[in-house]
Amino acid sequence: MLRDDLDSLRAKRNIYMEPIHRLVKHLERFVPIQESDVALLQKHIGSVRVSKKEHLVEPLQPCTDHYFVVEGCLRMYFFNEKGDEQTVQFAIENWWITDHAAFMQGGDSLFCIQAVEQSTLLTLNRQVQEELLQKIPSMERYFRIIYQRAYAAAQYRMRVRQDYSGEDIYLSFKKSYPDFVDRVPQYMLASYLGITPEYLSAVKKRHA
Amino acid sequence: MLRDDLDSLRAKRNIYMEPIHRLVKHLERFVPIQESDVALLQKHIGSVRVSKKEHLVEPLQPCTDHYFVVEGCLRMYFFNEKGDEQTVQFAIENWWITDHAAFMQGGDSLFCIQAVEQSTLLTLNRQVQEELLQKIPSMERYFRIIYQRAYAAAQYRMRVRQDYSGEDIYLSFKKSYPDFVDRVPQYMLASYLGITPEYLSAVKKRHA
DNA sequence: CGGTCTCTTGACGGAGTTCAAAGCTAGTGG
DNA sequence: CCACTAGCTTTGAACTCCGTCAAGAGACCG
Repeated sequence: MLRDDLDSLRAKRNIYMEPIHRLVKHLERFVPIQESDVALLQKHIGSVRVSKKEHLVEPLQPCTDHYFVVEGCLRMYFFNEKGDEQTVQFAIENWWITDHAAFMQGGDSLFCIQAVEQSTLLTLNRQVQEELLQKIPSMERYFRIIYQRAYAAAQYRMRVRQDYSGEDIYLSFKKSYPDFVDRVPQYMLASYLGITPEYLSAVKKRHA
Repeated sequence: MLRDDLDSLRAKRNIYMEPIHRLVKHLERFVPIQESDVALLQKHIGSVRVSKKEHLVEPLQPCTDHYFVVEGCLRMYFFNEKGDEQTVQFAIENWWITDHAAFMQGGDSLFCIQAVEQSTLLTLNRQVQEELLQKIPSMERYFRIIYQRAYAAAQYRMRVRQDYSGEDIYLSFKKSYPDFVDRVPQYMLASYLGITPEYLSAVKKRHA
């Protein structure tokens, strides 16, 4: 009760909760967190503000960080053989994003990670993540759950991609995330759905 | 040295290593495993032999188990709107497979899981997995790593799907897994690659 | 306002699907 | 161990969804 009041008071005064506490709140949805853990997180995790279109990762450079979106929206994309951008993932509030292959193995990234909107992020570099995993058993459990869910979502997305036409994929995406379709530029959404902006335009018109 | 000799002796005599030890060997590639842990695994994990085409999971039934392939090959698939089978994943030796969404949430599965070949499996049901995760910290770490890798692979696969034509997807898959393309029926592989068996046939002919 | 992104429109083309029928192959029972 | 059959693969012709290209209309930002 008191806690809720405090939160709403903060919200009304437009005083942001410290970014790190947004993460802690999210962690607590999955695992128990000790006070001492919070201190450790606070000590090691960096917070950063990026403006729209700013890049966090460029291709052929190492991708050493794992990003947690406190506020805003990021996307991961690459340039296909024809030179067009292809979005493979979006990340909004409370999502993690990184090029996992590069992050794990320390090699160069094949992707770009870019802010779609002005965003507030937490950055967790590989050594720090490894250290936290070792020191805090709850973190190991937390990331196990996060990756399991991410993988389940990827399985589901793969299924939708195989099952439906471009038109149906858009409609089903819109049904699942009605607000999000207007939050990002059309050409990004189109490449995420696996169709061209032109065709998405035609589909939208058909279902206006 | 002694250990290796013993292994090769077993192999020569065609005495299979106990399935559970195949798992332990795999676990040890990622995390340290105690003798006491092995006993716990042995006590809780079941082993089962399935024949070709046998189903482990049917759609609209709960999917309570996580399967580890000791020997053989499984696949996960579903029936699309037209009634055709669509393969979403294969699992060969040392791979885990399950419908993660159903496994996690306890709901009904949207997929079938079926043996492509006669196979030896370990089965880990949800309660047991949860118990092992709680009791053995190494298991929490192990599955975190496994899921992270699986997710990275899914990201990569998604990228390939967006970037390349059906023809190129087949060629790149064949390059990555030259033996596997002939290990499964063509129609399964075709649906996994996202093309029709007829078109795969044409592609293969073109590159004969 | 001007310039640069972004979105729309329409004509055309091609990669891949659909359908049907004819070859193969492998598994099964006699 | 052969013969039969069901299931798998190949072939080819017609068709369609969606990509490509180019040009114009909005929309956003300095």
